[in-house]
Amino acid sequence: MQTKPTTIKEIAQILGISVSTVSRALHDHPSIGLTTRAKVKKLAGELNYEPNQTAIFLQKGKTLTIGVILPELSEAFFSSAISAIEDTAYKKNYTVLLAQSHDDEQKEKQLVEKMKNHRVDGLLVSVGKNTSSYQHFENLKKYNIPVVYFDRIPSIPNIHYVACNMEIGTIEAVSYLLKKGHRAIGMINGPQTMVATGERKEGYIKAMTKNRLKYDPSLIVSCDLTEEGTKKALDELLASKRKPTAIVTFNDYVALFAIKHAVKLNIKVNKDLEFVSYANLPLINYMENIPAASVEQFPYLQGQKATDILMDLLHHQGTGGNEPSAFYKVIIESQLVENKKQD
Amino acid sequence: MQTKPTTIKEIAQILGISVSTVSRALHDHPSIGLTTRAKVKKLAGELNYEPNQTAIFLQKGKTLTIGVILPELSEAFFSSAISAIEDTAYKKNYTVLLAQSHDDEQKEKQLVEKMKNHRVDGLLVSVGKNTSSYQHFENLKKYNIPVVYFDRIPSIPNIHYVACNMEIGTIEAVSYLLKKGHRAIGMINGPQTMVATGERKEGYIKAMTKNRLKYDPSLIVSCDLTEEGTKKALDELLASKRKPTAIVTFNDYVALFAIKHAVKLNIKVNKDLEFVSYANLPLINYMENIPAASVEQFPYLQGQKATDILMDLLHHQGTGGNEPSAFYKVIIESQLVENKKQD
DNA sequence: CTCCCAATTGCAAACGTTTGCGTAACCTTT
DNA sequence: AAAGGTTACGCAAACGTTTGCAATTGGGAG
Repeated sequence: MQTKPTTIKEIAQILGISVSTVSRALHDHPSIGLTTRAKVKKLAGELNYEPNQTAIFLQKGKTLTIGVILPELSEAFFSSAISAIEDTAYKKNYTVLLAQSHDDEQKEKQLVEKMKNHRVDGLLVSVGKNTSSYQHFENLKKYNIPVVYFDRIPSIPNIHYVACNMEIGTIEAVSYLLKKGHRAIGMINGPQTMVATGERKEGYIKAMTKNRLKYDPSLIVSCDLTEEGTKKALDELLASKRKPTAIVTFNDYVALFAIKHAVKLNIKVNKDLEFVSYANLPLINYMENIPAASVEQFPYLQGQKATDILMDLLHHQGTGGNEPSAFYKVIIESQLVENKKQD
Repeated sequence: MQTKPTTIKEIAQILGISVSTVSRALHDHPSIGLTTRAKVKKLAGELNYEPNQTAIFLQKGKTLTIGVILPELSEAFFSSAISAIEDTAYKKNYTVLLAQSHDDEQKEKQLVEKMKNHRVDGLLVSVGKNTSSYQHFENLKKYNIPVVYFDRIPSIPNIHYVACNMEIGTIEAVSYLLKKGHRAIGMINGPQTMVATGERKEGYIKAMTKNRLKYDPSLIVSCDLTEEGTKKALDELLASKRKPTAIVTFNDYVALFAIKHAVKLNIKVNKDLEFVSYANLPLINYMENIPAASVEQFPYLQGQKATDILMDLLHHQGTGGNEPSAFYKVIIESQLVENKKQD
């Protein structure tokens, strides 16, 4: 006993009026008499009428749907971001079409096509780390589908984005350690290829020079973000002439690897060797030995802002000029957050 | 210079043929001559024609979209599951419409409405923990929208679901500890209201009786899953006459809280007091003191199975009888996984 | 040369809405 | 009482596609 959904047409027929009247009545169009309006609404309620969105989509050319493409759903950072995106979109009555690229450029391209075919009104993207060309995204401009990038943004001009600048956070992190009396501060940085690696290094150097301390290049080591690489990096740092008493790590994963290794080396974490990291993980709360502080990158906030921007774009487009006068470029300054003491 | 997407109609006009011919040509309909077929395809390629899905949706009454409603996107378990769902759906050319209920029954209801209006072909649901009525889901049957529940399933008959049975896993967990020589095994269980709490308790008791050991009720304590509650629970256990040498905890969060507390009490974790837990967290790898073993609940697998079932339902419906002859009831047995030694 | 069938193609309805425009009926004003 | 203005509603096109059926053509067979 499948119930076929009620249509506006059926209501019209039963009431002996035209579909247009029904449609207008349901939308409280002023040109419809109160009596008919009431009748229509009553019957619609009784028949449990629900407008068929797909028909409306077709008619209006809008789907009230935004697409989201990101590298990996199961990563904590992105799952936070997507949570924010969904929340924010929901408030504006938009729905989220979700897809993950698994950092595969080819799949990313296909997903863009799929999103386009689904006629999403706009797109939120965090690009895969292997993506080298952004043409597939740029193409969407022709179809008037706005794209807002977040977190992992392409290095091309004329795009909307929200991202987190690691430099300030790093300066804060280093300053925090300096204030605590550390002078030999090491850094386990990421691979040279990543933008964020550069930002962190810049921050480190700026913090040092600002405090009239000289920057010792041997205190910054790269690593490939794996556990093995982290171990090596830590060993390297501990073996340097100026053995660091504190270390800034590229992210929480690296920090935890390093801490794990340090514990094994019988180093008293956060006493003999203090750690500061970047907050990728929400689970720091559950652990015994954690970095003393973390640079927060606000995944939820990033997702939220990005969605807000997209909403803005969607509601103010078509107002005359094709080219938006300006591009949103929101930089969220990362911020040092002291982790809860575990006394 | 917005490019309006090419339509089938335009192609027809340019070629001086009818839209139906174009449509059929693009679908390789046998009744279209090869020459016209080739011409159409060529032009379609040049004009970069992409079918308008919303139109197709309307026409076919199918959207190739499945809705997913779950409590909290940012939770590790669910972000794993959604990752699986997206992967699986993608392979079948389906797209995922995502929404989170935040464990709010009211919002959950609204989301169901929204999904219905978006005309999703099917729905994947993990119900909110406060949800008491499942009528909003049941209503979908009338609209021929199949629902597959996973992980958090409602206790009503005639539904499709895939869930994880905690009993077996618990038996394994307790047996594992017994095999290691423990005799006084404590359990920090969840609140009485949850189904999973019962399953765990059952498992515990079965494991004990199977090994001809008597079950000491004072060794099972409930807790509200908060850090404070966990501390109390642990204190209670440690104060009991038969002080446990091993503890099974309700989930990883609880385990980590307990471990944190134990460390503070100068208890040598996994030596004086061994822990076994349920794997909600992927981050166990990064930590120093972790449960010796965890009962894996396979979020990815659950998501995958659930999606497979839904796909099956979608492709075999409308084949005659309305009522499916049977309901999918997939139980994934939880399984004890020994955590990597950290030597 | 006529008839029939197969191979192609076109017509038009349908999916469920929205909306510009036209048109009755009614009411007011002079 | 006629003109003008509201008020309330209907008609029909449009969104882009699919698809049952009709229509056209061609060729071969009788």
